[in-house]
Amino acid sequence: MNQLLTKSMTVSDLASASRVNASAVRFYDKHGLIAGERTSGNQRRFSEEDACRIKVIRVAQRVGLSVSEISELLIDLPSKPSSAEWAVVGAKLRAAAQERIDQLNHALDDLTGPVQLCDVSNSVDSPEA
Amino acid sequence: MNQLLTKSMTVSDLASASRVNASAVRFYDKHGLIAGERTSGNQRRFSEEDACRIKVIRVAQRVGLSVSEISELLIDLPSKPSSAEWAVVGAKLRAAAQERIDQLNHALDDLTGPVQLCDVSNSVDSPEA
DNA sequence: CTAAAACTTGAACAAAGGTTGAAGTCAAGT
DNA sequence: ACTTGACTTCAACCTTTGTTCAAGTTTTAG
Repeated sequence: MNQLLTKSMTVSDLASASRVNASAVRFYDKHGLIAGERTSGNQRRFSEEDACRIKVIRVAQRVGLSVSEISELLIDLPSKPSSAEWAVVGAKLRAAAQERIDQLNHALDDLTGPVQLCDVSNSVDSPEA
Repeated sequence: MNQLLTKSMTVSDLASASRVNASAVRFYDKHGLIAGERTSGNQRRFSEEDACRIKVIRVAQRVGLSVSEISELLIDLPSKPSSAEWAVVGAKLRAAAQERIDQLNHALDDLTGPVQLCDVSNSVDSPEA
């Protein structure tokens, strides 16, 4: 069996591999964003899949998604996802990012566009009458 | 004198004009993001300029800037800014937005690009030996 | 002038996304 | 088997960006 696919990493293994704090790993686990298993002694164990999920989580956060939105993004992702299944997640993230970008550009256009919404200076009534 | 340029709006005037809560206006004032004056009785008074500042603040927040970053964005803006001075702020905001967008696209490319960083499935060692 | 409405400050609370610490349990080396 | 380091949960705390509330002051309309 592929060692990378077995749930053999501890919380701190995954944390250092993903360069996040162990407490963040527990936080993501508590919110169901990663797919850890438990040993008979109740300790968490993770695989590379969970490292990938954390990569997705970090990007999704930069896109501006909340934990519950990321949860919805990942809810359809099964254990041991195929390439195609990861690609679906990637596409959804790209779409979400593009939506944010479009909103942002729209807001910027409102601010600095043809109408000059923020220009209030010396033009509304005649200067010094 | 142009009525729009005098500091004659109260906190709630500005709040309703900007469609934010009065507490948000006080918050922005406390952090120096808007340029209110005080009456002899210590009450705040604002002009249209402050409504413009609040527009900038809201867009900047969507770009992802924190209050202290927005503070730096606005620190060079004088009282009664000219068109050109507003345009500088607009340009800085656009640049900040573009930077975020570029970072985001870079992160997305890392995630879903040619290398398929999140594809770990069935390909690292031979399937079932 | 007075009463009501709106203003002032400060402190407490909220939600998100964690971090830190305490007390106790598990796992790994010898 | 025992020790030590890493793990567990839970609760308290942190930062950001506000909101809400209480007690007291200012403004404004009559």
